[in-house]
Amino acid sequence: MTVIFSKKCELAVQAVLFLSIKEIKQVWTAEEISKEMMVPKEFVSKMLQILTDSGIVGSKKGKSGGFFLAKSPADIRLVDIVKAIDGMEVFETCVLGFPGCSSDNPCPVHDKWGKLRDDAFKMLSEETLEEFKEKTTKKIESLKS
Amino acid sequence: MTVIFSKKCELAVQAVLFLSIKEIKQVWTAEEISKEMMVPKEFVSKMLQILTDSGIVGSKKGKSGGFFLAKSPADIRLVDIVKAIDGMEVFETCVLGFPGCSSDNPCPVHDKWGKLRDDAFKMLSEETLEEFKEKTTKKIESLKS
DNA sequence: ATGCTTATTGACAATAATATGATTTTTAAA
DNA sequence: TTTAAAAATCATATTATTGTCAATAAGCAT
Repeated sequence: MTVIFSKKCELAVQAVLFLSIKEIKQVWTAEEISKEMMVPKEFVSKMLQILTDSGIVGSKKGKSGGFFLAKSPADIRLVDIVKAIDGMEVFETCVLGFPGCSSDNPCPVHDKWGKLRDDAFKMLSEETLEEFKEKTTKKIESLKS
Repeated sequence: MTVIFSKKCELAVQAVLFLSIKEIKQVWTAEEISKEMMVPKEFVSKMLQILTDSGIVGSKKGKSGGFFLAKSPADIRLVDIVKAIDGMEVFETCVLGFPGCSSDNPCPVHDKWGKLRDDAFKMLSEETLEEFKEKTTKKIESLKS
């Protein structure tokens, strides 16, 4: 089961976090990223291509090409990645799956879930990747062992 | 994309909420429930069978048979249904998909997500279906129009 | 007892999500 | 200018989820 975000989104977040702790504009190939994140190369490049289209990541074709962050980590928030890969649906749909859930016609947990959803949105949009750098470095370091 | 819970779980919750606002021990066939919830009959009976195994719902075969709540609504919490259908994984896994996420080896949002996850768990376990009755009735009424 | 109605069970089809592979295009370096 | 490396694109395979069907077993009413 997916935990809120799709596997695609999870991988995209991981790959961007990887890029965020490297020198800006330095390029990394899909293969290098795939090795460090331990996911298939093709999956990495597919996700990074989507993020390239949405301007978060940049790419350079040909020899000595690769992917790099198109913006400073201080200008990227996790929610940008979620938006690009999964869209905002997760923040809009009824958690119990009822049709037409709204404050006029709420499901039994509508109000409480609304608050949680807002908190989740905040979590993903308040901090930038810059502020995550230290934690990100530690986490990605730990993947190697 | 699944919004936290699987479709199976969503439907199971809806079906149990349906039963919770009816007279206790009164039986409803899978077909009746499926019509009111606007989902396929077979899907309803499959989910209710799982819930029968876990003791939340009771069933009666044969003519004038059907499904009914096996306990009082005051003894059922949404989390019981989630547990029976999807399991508790959603409350245990890293939201960003990192392996081995823990307080010793946290992902960048581990602490914040942990709090949110606890709140979600509380939301599903603090109140019983008894306390939802009024809201449930309104919501299910609204599905007919 | 008989037949109808219902849950139960297991198989299976359809769809969506995930993962992989092959080909093409672009680019830089030799 | 040739070659190799890399993204980009298109196609395919695999897996998981969701939804449907058919056969069976059980129980009620007549």
